[in-house]
Parts: sequence; C-alpha cells; structure tokens
Amino acid sequence: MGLYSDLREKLISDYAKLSPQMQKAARYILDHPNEVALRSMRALAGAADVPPSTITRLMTAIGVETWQEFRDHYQNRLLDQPASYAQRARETQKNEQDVNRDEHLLESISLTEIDNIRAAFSPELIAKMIDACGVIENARQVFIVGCGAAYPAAYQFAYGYRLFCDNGKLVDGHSGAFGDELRGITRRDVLIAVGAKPYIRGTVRAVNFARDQHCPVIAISDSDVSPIALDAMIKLVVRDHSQSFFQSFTAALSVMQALVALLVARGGQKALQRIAAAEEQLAAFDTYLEA
Amino acid sequence: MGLYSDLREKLISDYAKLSPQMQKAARYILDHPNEVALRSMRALAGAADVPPSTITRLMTAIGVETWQEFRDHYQNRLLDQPASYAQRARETQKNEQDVNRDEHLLESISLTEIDNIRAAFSPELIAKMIDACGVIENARQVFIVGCGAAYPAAYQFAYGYRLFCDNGKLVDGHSGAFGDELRGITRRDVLIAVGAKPYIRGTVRAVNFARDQHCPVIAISDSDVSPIALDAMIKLVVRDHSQSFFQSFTAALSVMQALVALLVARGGQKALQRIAAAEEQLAAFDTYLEA
DNA sequence: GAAATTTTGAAACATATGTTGCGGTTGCAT
DNA sequence: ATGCAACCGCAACATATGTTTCAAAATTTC
Repeated sequence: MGLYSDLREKLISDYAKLSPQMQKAARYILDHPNEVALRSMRALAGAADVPPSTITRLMTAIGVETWQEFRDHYQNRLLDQPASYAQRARETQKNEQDVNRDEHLLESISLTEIDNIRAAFSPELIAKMIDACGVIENARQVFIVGCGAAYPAAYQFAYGYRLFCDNGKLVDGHSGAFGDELRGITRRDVLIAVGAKPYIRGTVRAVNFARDQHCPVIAISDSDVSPIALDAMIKLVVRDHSQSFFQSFTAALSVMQALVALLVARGGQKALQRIAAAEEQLAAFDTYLEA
Repeated sequence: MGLYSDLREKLISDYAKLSPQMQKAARYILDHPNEVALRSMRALAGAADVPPSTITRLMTAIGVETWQEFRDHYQNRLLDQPASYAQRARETQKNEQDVNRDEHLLESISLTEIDNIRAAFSPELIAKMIDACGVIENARQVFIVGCGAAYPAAYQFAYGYRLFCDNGKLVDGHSGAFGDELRGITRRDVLIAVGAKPYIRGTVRAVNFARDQHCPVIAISDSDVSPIALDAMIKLVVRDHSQSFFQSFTAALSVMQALVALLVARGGQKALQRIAAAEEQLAAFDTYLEA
C-alpha cells in the first residue's frame, strides 16, 4: 500500500525514468487497466509483448513489493468503478436543472452520438456502403469533396484512401475554384460528396458539375433530397443530430472510415502491401516518432 | 457456452437439484459474484468453506465444461457494465470467412465505434472535458494542432470554435514550419493537441515547444503516456479501436465537437449572438445555398 | 576504443492452481 | 442388517504462475 491513491499516477509520473521495455509494459498497463485486474501476469506480459521478468522489474521500479499488491489495487479500482457509474447516473438524473448542467449536456451528447452511429450502420446503409465500394473499385479516378464542417469527413477518407490507392483526389477548393480540380471528370470516374445543411454552394456546384458530365456520385448527406444527394447514384443518408445547433459529423466520419476499411478488406493482400509500402515511405521521410 | 446469457439464472434454477455441499458453493457464488471474477477457484472454495473439488463438480452439474469458462462469464459481467459491445464486436469479428464477410465487418465496425464513443464519455472523461473548457475560456489564444489522420478532429474544433470566438488558431503546418505559427505562445495561452500512434513528429514538436514556453496543453490522445499527452495539463485519452489497422478517430472527433458544444452552452447568449453574426456573414458571402 | 554499467530475455525455481482418482462416509430401500 | 448408490474430502497430478538468477547484449562512460 503506497502513498498513492491510484498507482496509475505513480506509473505516469515515473514513466520517463523507466527503461524502454518497462515503458512498453507500463504503457500497456495504462492503456488496459482492466487486464491487470483480470488476467494473469504472464498473460499480461504476453499481451504487452514483453517477457514476464519485465513486469516484475517494473514492480520494484515503481516501489511495489509484489505483483499481487499491484493487482489488488486494480481489482479494487474495477470494483469501485461501476459504483461511481451508477451513482453518477442517479445524481444527474435527480437534479436536472443544476450545477451538473455540463455533465448532463455531455452525457446527452454521448447518447445522441451513439444513436447517430447506430443509425448509420443499419442494414440498409450497410448494403449501400457495400454498393459504394463496388463503384469506387471500378472508378478510374475518385474525387472527394466536402466543405466547411464536412471537410473533416472528406479529408479522412482521402487520407486513408491515399495509402493504398493513388487515384484519389481531394477537391478542397483551396487552390481556387472547384472547376480546375474537377476538370476531366467523366462517367468512368466517381465523385464522393459530403455535406449537410446548410449546403455550401461549392459542394453543390461540384455535384452538379459531376452530374452534367455523367459522373456517378456517392453522396454522404443528411437527406435523400438534399441538393447533394438528390441525383446521386448512391445515397448514404446519415443522421447528424446534435445537442448544439452545429450538426454532428461523427456518423459521417465513421462511415468514411468504414468505407476505407471495407475497401482495404476487399483489396486483400495487395492493398495491405501497398499500405505497408506507404508507411515505410512515411517512416523514411522521418514523419513519425521512433517506433 | 450455454443457452443462458447469464449463468446466474442457471445456477438459481438448478439450485434445488444440487447436493448440499454444492448448494453451499452455489449460494456463496450467487452472493459474491465478483469474487468469481477476481479470485482463484481455490480461494473461492476456501471462502465458501468447501473443498475445491466441490466447485469442479458444481461446474459439471450445471453443464459448464471448465472453471475458466465459468470465470470468463463473470469477468465479462464485471466489464460489461461500462462497455457491453466489446465482446460482441469480437464475436462478429470471428466468423469472417463467410459470404456476408462485408456485412459482418461493417457491423463489427459499428459496435467498435459505439464502444469508442461510450468510453470517451465516461464520467472521468466528462469531468476532464469540463476542466478543459475552463482552461480554454481563460486562455488568451487557443492553438489547435493535429497532423495526418488527426487533422480532421483538429479542424473540426477550429471550424466550430471560430464561429463564436476569434482567438483560435489552427496550426496545420501547411504554411511551412510549426514554429512560425506558434511564435509568441505563452503561459496565458493554451494548445490543444490531437494525435495517436504513430505519433507524427510535427505534432510532438509543437507540444514540446508549448511546454517549453510554459503553455498549458490539452491533449487528445490514445494513451496517458503518449508523447503528446505525457506532460499535458489535461489528458483526454480516447479509445481508437478499429477493425482495420487505421486507428479510428471517431471518438476524438466526437470529443472535439462536444468541447465546442460545451463552450457554446457555457458562453450563453453572447456566444449565440456571435454565431448568428458569423452565419449572417457567411450568408452575405453567398457561401450557402439559400433555404 | 575499451571498460563499466545498465538493460534484457531465457531458463530455473518454488509455489499456486484446476482437475482427477480413490477410498471412506452417509442416507436409503430392501 | 445389508447392499447400493450418491456424496464427500483428501491427496496426487499436471500445468500455470510469480519470481529469481544469470549470461548475453546494449548502452554509457571514460
């Protein structure tokens, strides 16, 4: 029983002083506290990819006599947690218009976001996402457009897609007009457009332009009849409910991520190899911090 | 793996049919379910005042192959209070070699994403978010940095924040080095940094620079000891679990949105007015399509 | 560049754990 | 009483677990 109410803090404050392998172990423990409570030391060591002795050494390094003592702390933490959970739920339910106004808002946001995600992965939407993948795989070039609050979702897709395909192009309008970037778009290409109310003129224009060139459009939008989705080949209508009056783009982002994941999964070994190559290249450019 | 979602019911329904000693064991288990999850079988037997063999016999009596299986159920029960989806996600991930491979993947992604969001709005994180808002409100200038896959989350915050505060600055490194954009950062400012493994050098440098200038840092990251969060004043550790090997930034984005929403809510009427003005200005610029 | 120091992983060790087999006991019907 | 079946606990077993030891490797220091 140390001076620290929670050994996590000790682990964090001493982290810099630890040897590399111990850091690896400490990091895993910090990231997966429940495993400490439930699994054996050897199993934990295996999961953290360190030999068991490292764990023992880590114990002495942070001033804990034995693994049992360490585990007991985490078991108690696990036992106390649900209590605080339930307690808080009751608390916030009781006094609604109160000092807990902030907590209440955030919890409410959480529930709304979960609903949004859930709706985005309904069987219907899942089927459409799979269709969308088929279209993307057969496209000569993949354009992605999304402005304003929708830009993150568009960017996310473009960022992931670029790692294993080089025919993607993020149309962000940064370099002047959209027209330049969409030049040469044809029926063999595809435009992925993201946008919700209020519809930004640039996005709509891009969609209309693509339609005029008979280019199929995959729309991620808030309505089947939004100016973005109206004439789209595939309409992925995601909920954007939100407590504030900004719409939430969480579900849109999640869908974009899912599309990338699906494309990779369908791409098989080849896609994986390309990603590996891309990562290697980034490492060569010294983009990342040491392994 | 029985037909019962919870082995407790099986234990109760079969209770009358059990031999006296087994009843004693069953009774103790029913009264102390957490002990099953946390302690060893022999320890439990000792606590229940029965020999270990009685526990083993009880297992076969209720149709459970092994003690491990029994314990796993109770461990999940203990974990499933905060996060009920992780297990199901793991299950759906198992049967991949299937005709519905794509559907399964997407469903699994959905569950994982919901889990990530849920974890991001735990009571602990909620409290930290509120703290973060306090820091932001008192800051002279608010810098936001996020590179690569983390850029969308950073952008999202900057985009929303700009609508009601003009002291935000998105440090995207587009215009050359980070140093230029962070020049003049002081202890009265705040840096919001978003990033997960693999940590991009630029983000880490920005964080270190801010720390050297004694500027408080709000870190949205994947670990308490990530290079971004290690010395941060407020650490918002969000889960980034994902079915593909790209990390998911859904939770990070959601947290950023929540921060904006919370700031607006706390800003009251004044913030609303500013937003109205900003929207008006955008409308004047003809950014939006008319209603 | 060599020596000193630290760090690391494999193996060894004693103990703890889950399970099984066997003899003894109990309760019950004949 | 006696045979019979179910029940029970002890002890043995194989394996798993936490810890220590030791030599090789890596890092630092001079």
